[in-house]
Amino acid sequence: MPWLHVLPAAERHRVAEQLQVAEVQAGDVLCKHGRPATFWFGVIEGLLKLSSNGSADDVVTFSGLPPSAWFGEGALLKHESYRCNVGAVRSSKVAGVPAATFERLIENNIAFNHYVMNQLNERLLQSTAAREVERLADPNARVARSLAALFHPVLHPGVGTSMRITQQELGALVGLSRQRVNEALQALQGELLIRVEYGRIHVVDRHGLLIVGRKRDPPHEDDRSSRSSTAGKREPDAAA
DNA sequence: GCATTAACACGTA
DNA sequence: TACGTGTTAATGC
Repeated sequence: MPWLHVLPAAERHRVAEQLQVAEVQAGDVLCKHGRPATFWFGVIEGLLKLSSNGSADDVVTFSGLPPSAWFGEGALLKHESYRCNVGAVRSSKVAGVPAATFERLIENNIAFNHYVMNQLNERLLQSTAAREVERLADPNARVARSLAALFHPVLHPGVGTSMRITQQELGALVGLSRQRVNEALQALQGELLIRVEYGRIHVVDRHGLLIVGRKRDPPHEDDRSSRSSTAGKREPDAAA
C-alpha cells in the first residue's frame, strides 16, 4: 500500500485499524456501476478487472488491476456512485478503506492529498492512452500497450518488473484469444521487450512496449510549428 | 487475410 | 491431477 508510508505513524496505525481485508474468488464482483461508493479499494494480491459501464454507453474498456493498484477515489471524492464495474479475474486479496476514513485523510493530510492528486493525474493520462489503444488495429501493439499499462510504475508501483499472469487472463483483458496473445507475446519477446515464463511475464523494456505499432518515432523535430509548442517529445506516460 | 474456436500433446504447479 | 503453454486445423467475417 504505497500511500500508507506518506502518513505519520499515528495516523498510519489508526488507518490500519479501520482497514478491511477480504478474499474474493474469481468472478466475484467488488463494485458495481451505480452502487453508492462506500470504500476505497486496493489490490493486495491477485488480479482484478475494471470495465466501464455496460449499460449506458456502448464503449467497454477493460483495464487490469494488479497488486498495489488503488481505485474508487473518484466516486468517493464526489460522494457519488461507482462509475465502473470491478471484478476478480482470479482469487485475490482486496483491501478496503471506509469512505469516512478516506474523507478524514483527504481533509486533514496534505501528503495524502498529493498522493491522490497524482493518482488521478496518472489515471487520466492512462485513460486517454487506453482510448488510443482501442483504435489500434495491430493486435501485437494492443498486447504491448496493455502490458505497459499493467506495469505502470506510478499506478501500480508494487508490480515491479515481473508479474504472475496467464496468457488466457491477458487475452481476457486485451480482448483477444489466448492463441493470438501467445503469438503476440512471442513477437514481443523476439524484440527483447519482454520475457515469457510459465504463468509469468517479465517486462524488459517498458518504454519499448509503448512504441510498438507506432508509425513514426515521436522524438523528432517540427512537423509544423503552429501546433503544440510544448511537445518536445510525446511520451504519453511520463508526465511529471 | 486474419482472428477465433476447437483440439491436441506436452510440461509444470 | 489440474492447469498453462505451444501448436495445428477448421471455421467465420
